[in-house]
Amino acid sequence: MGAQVAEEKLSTGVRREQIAQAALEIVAADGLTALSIAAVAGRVGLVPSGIYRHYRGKDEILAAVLDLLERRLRSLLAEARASSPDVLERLRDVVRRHVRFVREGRTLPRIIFEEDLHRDHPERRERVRGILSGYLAGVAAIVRDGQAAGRIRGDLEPETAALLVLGVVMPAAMLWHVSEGEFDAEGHVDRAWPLIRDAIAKGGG
Amino acid sequence: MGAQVAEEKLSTGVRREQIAQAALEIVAADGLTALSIAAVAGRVGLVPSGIYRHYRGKDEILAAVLDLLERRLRSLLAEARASSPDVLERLRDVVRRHVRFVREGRTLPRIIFEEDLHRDHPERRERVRGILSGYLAGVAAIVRDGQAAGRIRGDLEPETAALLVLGVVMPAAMLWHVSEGEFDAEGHVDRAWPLIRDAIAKGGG
DNA sequence: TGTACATCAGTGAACGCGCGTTCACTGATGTAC
DNA sequence: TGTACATCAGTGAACGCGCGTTCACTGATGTAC
Repeated sequence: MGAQVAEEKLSTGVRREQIAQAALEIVAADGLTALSIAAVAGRVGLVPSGIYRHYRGKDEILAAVLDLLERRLRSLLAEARASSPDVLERLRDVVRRHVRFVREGRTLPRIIFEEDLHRDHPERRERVRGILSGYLAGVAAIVRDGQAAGRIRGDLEPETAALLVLGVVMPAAMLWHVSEGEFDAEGHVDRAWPLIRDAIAKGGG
Repeated sequence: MGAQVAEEKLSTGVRREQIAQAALEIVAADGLTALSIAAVAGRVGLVPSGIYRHYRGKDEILAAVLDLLERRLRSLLAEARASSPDVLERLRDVVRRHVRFVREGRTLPRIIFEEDLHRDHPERRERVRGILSGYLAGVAAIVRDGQAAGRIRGDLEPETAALLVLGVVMPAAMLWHVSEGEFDAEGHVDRAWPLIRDAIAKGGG
C-alpha cells in the first residue's frame, strides 16, 4: 500500500519534519533498536541513501526526535495547566495526560534507559536530562501554585510532590507495557490518585 | 590484568554460571545492546566461539539472565520480609533495597522496555511479565499481612498499595539514572516515604 | 509565454564493520584396564 | 601406579547478514532572461 518509492520531490524543510516524525513513530511503536535509516526511509517513501539529503546522519535524526519529544511534553503540561481552575485537578490532569502519552508509545523510558544512546554522547545525555528536568519542573510549578493558593501542604518540597505524582503513573505504565495493554492503567490511576491527592492536599482536600 | 584467553578448562556447569553472571553484569553496567557474545566471552576469558560449548546461543543466555534476575528479586523480598516485625517497616525496607538494587544496575527497566527483546519472542515477554508480577505479588502480600494485622487500611486493594510503594522508587531511579548518579535518590525516598506510609497506614500510623 | 541552465531531491551500487553462529581442529582431563 | 583411549572444553578461521554511510548518477523543479 504505502509508497515504496518517492512519489514526488519535496523540499528539505518538509522532508526534515517528515523524517523526524517517522523516527519518533518508529521508536514509539517498535523501540530504539528498530530505528534504522532504512526503516525511516521506508516510512517516508524514500530509499535509505535519500535520507542523507536532509540529515547528516543518524545522530542528527535522534536529536530531532528529542526535539519533538520535548515539544510534546511541553504541550502536555500547557494543556494540563489550562485544564482547570483547581490546582489539584490540574495535577490529576497531568496524570491523565501522561497515561495517555505512555499509551501512544513507550518513547520516554526507551530513550532514558538505552545506555547505547548516551555512552560516548554526553551532550545527548545532557539533553535528555534537560527534557526530563523541564518536565518535572513544570509539574513542580503547578505544585508551587497550589501551595501559594493554600490548596497543597506548604511543608512539602514541590519536587518531592511532583515525583510522587509521577509515581502514580510510572508503575502503571510499566505494567501496562509488559502486559501488552492488558493491565488497566487508568483503573489503577483512578484508585491511586485520591491517596496521593489526600497526602499532598492541605486540610480537608 | 584480566585473562584474555582461557587459563584453564572448566566444567560446563561452572561455565554456565560464569556466563550468566557475566551477561547480567554487562546488561547492568552497559545495557542490552552491549550484551554481545564477544563481550560475554571476553569477560569470562574465552574466545567467542567457546561460548557455544555451554549455551546453544544468545537466546539461551538471555533466559539465564532472566533466571538470575528473578532470583535477585525473590531474595530482595525475602530479606525485606525478615527485616522487621512491623509491616510498615518491612515495606520501607523493600523501598530501601529496591533503590540499592537499582543503583547496582538498571537491568530491570532495560529488560522491560527493550522491545527488541520481546518482539517475536512471546514466551520471553511472558517470562518478564511473570517475574514482575511475582515481585509485585510479593509486595502485595506484605500489604495483606499489614491489613490482617490492622496496620494498613483495609479498604485498599493490596495491589494498588504495592504499586504506590513502587511509585516511590521508580521516578527516583529514573532521575538518578539520567543524572548519572547525581540525583539524591535516597533523599527523595526519605522525604516521600512518610507521605505514602501515612496514606496507606490505618489510624495514627 | 518560451527557452537554457543551475540547483538539488532522489537513486542504486558499493563499502567497511560488528554481529551471531558454524566447523574442523587441538589438546588437556577423566576413565578403564 | 602406569598406559591407552574417549571425552569434551577451548581455538581460530570463515560465513552470511544488516547496518550506517559514500558516491557518481539522473532527472524534475525553479530561476534568469
